[in-house]
Amino acid sequence: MKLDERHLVQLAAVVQAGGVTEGAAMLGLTQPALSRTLSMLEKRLGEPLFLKGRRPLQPTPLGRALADHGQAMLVASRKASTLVERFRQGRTGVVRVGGTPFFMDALISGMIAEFQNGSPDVRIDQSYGYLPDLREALNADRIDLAICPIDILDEGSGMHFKEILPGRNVVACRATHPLLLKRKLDARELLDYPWIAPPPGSPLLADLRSLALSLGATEIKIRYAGGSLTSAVNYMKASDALTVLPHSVVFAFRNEKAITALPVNIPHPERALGLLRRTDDLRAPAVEAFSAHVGRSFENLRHLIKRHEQAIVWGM
Amino acid sequence: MKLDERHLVQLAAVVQAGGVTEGAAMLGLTQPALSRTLSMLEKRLGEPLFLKGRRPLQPTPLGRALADHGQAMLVASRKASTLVERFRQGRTGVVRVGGTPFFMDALISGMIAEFQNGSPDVRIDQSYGYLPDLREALNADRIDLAICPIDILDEGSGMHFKEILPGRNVVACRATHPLLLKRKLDARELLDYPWIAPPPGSPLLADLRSLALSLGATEIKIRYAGGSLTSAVNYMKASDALTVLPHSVVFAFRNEKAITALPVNIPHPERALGLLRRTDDLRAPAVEAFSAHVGRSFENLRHLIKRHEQAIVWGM
DNA sequence: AATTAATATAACAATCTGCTATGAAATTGG
DNA sequence: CCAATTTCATAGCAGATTGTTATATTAATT
Repeated sequence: MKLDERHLVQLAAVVQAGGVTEGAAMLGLTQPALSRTLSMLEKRLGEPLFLKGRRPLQPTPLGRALADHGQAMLVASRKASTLVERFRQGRTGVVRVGGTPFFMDALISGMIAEFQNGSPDVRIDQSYGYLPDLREALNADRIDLAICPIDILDEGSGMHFKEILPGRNVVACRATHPLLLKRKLDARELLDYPWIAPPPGSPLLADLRSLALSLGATEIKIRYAGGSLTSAVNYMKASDALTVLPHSVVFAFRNEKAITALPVNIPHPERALGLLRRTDDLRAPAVEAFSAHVGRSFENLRHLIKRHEQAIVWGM
Repeated sequence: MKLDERHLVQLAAVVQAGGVTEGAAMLGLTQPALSRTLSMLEKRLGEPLFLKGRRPLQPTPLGRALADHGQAMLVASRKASTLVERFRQGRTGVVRVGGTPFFMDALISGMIAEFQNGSPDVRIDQSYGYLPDLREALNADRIDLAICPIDILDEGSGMHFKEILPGRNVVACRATHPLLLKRKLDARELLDYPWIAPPPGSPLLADLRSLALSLGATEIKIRYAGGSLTSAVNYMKASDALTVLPHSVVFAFRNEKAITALPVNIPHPERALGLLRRTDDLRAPAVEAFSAHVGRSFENLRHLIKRHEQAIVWGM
C-alpha cells in the first residue's frame, strides 16, 4: 500500500491541531481540501482514521500511528524549507576557496573567521595554489573561488576577475632591522643583507628577481627558501634577512610590531589581487555572500592602509 | 519556500540510486517523470541540484542536503506503508477487551499471551466487568470486545454475540477434600461445608443461590467473599471450602492438581460464554484476529475437556 | 568517429488539488 | 429541549500536476 506523502502530512496536521479546520489553517489550506483528503485516505485504506460522530475529533489508533509518520515528514519538510531559505541567503552551504598561500594566511583566514561569525553554517574549504593551479581547479569545479594576484592584462578565457587590491610590494624586515636606522636609505644597500626567497611558483619570486635586476645585481644572497608565511616571518624576526612581500601582508602584521616595511620604493608589478571565478558558474549564494564579504573586507583594508599611512606621515 | 514532499522523496531516490533511471525504477516510475520533477525543482529553487554535464550524476551540496530530508520522508513513508499492511492483517493495533474476572484470569490471559506470540505488535488492553458494564463499555466504545457469559435468550440490542463455550458449572474444592473420598456423594452433604461466594455482580453468585435452593437449603455458610479468582483458589487450597465455578475455569487449573470439581451434577445455567461486539463496529482487523484466536482456543479447549473426561471415565 | 547509455523534452490524457458555496451534524447555551 | 453556533462533509469547477509514450540531446565508451 503506497501512501501519498502529502496525505500523511495533512493527516498529521489535523491530528496535531485537533481538528480539520485548525489543521487546515496550520497548513494554509481550506477546510474542505483537508476534509476531502481525509475521506479519500479512509476510503483507500478501508479503515477509519477518526472516530465518527465525536467532536473533539479523535483519531483511531491507526490514524494516530499514521499521523506520527506524517509528523516525521512534516518535520523533514520544514527542515528542507528552512534549508532552502538559508541556502538562498547564502547562510548555509559550502564555499571552496583557493588562493595564494601568503594572502590566504595573512588576510583571508581572518576574513573567513569574521564571515563565519555571521554565517556559522557556511563551511569554508580552503586550498592553496598559484594562478595556473587555481585556474585549473576552477575549471574542474574543484573550487568555487580563487583569490590571487593576476596580471592585469590577463583576462578572458571563461573567467571573471574582480580586483580587490592593487598590487604593491614592499621589502619586509624585522622591526629592529639596522637599515631602519639609516637617515637616508640607498636601495643598493639591500643587497648587503641575506634574503628569503618566496615559494617557488609565487609571483613574488618573479618580483624579487626583477627587484634585484633593478638594483643592478646579477645575484642576491638567498639564504632561506620554501617556507610558508609564518616560517618566513619567524625567520625574519630572528635575523636581518629581507624579503619581498605584498604591502597588505606586511600591514596585516602591524599589530605584532615584529616586522615592517623598509621605506624604499620598489617597482610595483602590473598585477592586482582579486577574486577569480568561472563566468558560467551559477554562483551559489554562499559563494556570493563570501565573495562580497571578502570584497568589503579588502575595501576596509584599503581605507585602513590609507589612514595608517597618513598617520605615519603626520607622525614623521 | 514550501516544497512538495513528493518531490523531495523523488530527489532522494535519484541521489540514493545514483541516477535518474535507476531512481525511477526504485520508485516504480518512468525515467521522464523523475527527470521532469528534478527540472521543476531546480527551476523553482533557482538553484541546481546536480552538477550539469557530469555523468555519473552528482548532486550539489544543496541537492544532497535536500535529498537527506527526502530520505527521511521516504523512510517514514515506507514505515507508514508497512504499518497499514500489518494493520490490515491484524498484526498491529490495539484490542480493548473486557470480560468477567474469572474467565479473564483463568483462561483469556493465557490466550492473550499465545496470541501475542504470533502478533507481538498488537497491544491488548484488558479490563474487568460484568454484563451490564461490558455492554455499556461497548456502546461507549471504551472496549472493542467483551468476553462474558450471557443468558441465551438475551440477544439483539445492537450487539452481536458468538457463543464459544456452553455454560456448565461445577462445585470446586481442593484436591484433598474429604468429600472426594466418599463412595457415593449425596449432594446435600455439600451444605455441611463452608462456601466461598463469587464476587457480587457475577452470574456465579446467582448460580450459587439457585444451587442452594435446589438442595433445599434456606441458607448456606458463606465464609469468604469478594476475592479474585486467585484468592478464591488459594483459600480453597488451604481449607475445606467449596464454591461454584465454571467447569472450564476449574479445568484450567488441572495441571496444578490443587483444586478439582466434585463429582456431583448441579443445575447448569441457561447461559453460555461468548464474544460480544457491537454490530455496527467496523471491526479493526486486530480485533478480528484476536476474536478468531479466542474462538479457536476455546474450540481446542472443548476438545481437550472432552478427551480429558473420556480419559477419566476409562480410568475409573 | 561511431556506438551506447543516460538524461532531457514534448505532447497528451487522467488525476489531483485547491477553491467557493452549501448542506449536515454535533456541541453549546439558554 | 430547542435554537444558535461551530465544525465537518459534500458538490462542482478551474487549474495544476502526474503519469505515460515517443523522440531528441548529451555524455561516455570503443
